[in-house]
Amino acid sequence: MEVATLATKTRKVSARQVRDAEATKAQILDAAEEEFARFGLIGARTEVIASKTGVTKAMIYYYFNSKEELYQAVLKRHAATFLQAVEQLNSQELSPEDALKQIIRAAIAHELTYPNQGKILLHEAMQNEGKYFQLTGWEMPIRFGMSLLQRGIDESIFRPHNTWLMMIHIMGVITFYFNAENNLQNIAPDWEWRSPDAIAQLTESATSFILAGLRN
Amino acid sequence: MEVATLATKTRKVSARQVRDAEATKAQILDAAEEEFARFGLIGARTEVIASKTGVTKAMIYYYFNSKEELYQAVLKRHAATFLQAVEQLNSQELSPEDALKQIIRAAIAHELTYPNQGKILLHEAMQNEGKYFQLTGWEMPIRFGMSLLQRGIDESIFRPHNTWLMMIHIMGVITFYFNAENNLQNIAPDWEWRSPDAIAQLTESATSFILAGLRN
DNA sequence: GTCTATACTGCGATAGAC
DNA sequence: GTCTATCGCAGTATAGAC
Repeated sequence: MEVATLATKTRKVSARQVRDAEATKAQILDAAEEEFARFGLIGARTEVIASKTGVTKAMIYYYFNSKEELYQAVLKRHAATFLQAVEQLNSQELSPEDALKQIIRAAIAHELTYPNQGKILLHEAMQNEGKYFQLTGWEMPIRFGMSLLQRGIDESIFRPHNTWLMMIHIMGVITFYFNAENNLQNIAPDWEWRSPDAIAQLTESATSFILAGLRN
Repeated sequence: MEVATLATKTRKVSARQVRDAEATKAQILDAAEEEFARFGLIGARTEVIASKTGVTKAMIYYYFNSKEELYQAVLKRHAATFLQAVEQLNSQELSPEDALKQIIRAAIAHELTYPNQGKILLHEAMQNEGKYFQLTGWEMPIRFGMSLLQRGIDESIFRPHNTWLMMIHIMGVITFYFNAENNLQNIAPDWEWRSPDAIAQLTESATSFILAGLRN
């Protein structure tokens, strides 16, 4: 079939949207990410994902075979991005303190760029028992953070501590703000959670709190 | 009807379990708490709640009218307990540092006694947009914590900071350990999350981290 | 590659017997 | 107060036309 004929045919079928396959796949993943972030694997509805996307439910099954495989694809999606950001810092030979500051900044930036990933991860823990956690690519950055803490202890910059628990504390400080937002806005209705000013204050507050908690 | 006759009848109807109404209600609430903690309002299944309870689905509607009202009842259930624990501390005229130490201990104890409440709260934030947050009774303890931080600042025991953000940091430190457990056990399979030893280490680690992060 | 139509199951909620 | 039976809709997934 000639190209011209195909293009004509594409236009003719008005009700049927013919599109780039990769674009459709990405759209489904975008919508799925939002839906899984809110409801988790079990609570999410394929119908809602489809209607947000603009294509039909059948497309989800055409590209991803099942709701569960779609979920896995979403978990894998940005697996490498945060690790890359962290690894770039590693190559800069920063002091443990400065490296940690940069990691906190990068983690908050990551939450803002991918506001769904953290919530999906929590749903994965709470409702899916962490079954697919490994797909998310978070193990390496966490290990990296622990080794950074250890280096700080060895250099007597950080006081001695259990790096495993400390890493959990630090992750809690950074993520709770974003995950509990909808509850806490009931208490502080005027706080603008995502405004640049609020984020700047959060970054400053979290950084000074964490570093003060670590220093020798 | 005489008591004896009633008792006999109770035993005779073998397939039909005749029980104390309050006990049945409490059983439903127990099962519902677990189910909502795992799946949230939308993901939870009344069928599962019923089968865990040992009574039938119809009982849920008899006592609670709807899934949503059952959910609200669960949210309200232990609303006052943590506040009471905190208020007891208030009456002891402790220093801000000691009071905070005791609150951290109380919060961790609360997580262990009611392991579902924290997760329900997070689901409430993430999937229900905090619609029923007020029912949980957490506003007062949070406000109390903030005033304690302010007192510490005024007495120059704590360094100056935004008490709202600091309170969020502290809650993050305490809750993340429990909420992310199922993900993190993939990284540290040998860590025994709920063992007395692990909880003791968590308490010590969180306390020293938080206080070091606050001190002037 | 995308759509419509539909099979089939799960689930919230109710009616009515005991 | 508890059960059985069932209604009606919502949800996952598939078949088949285009």
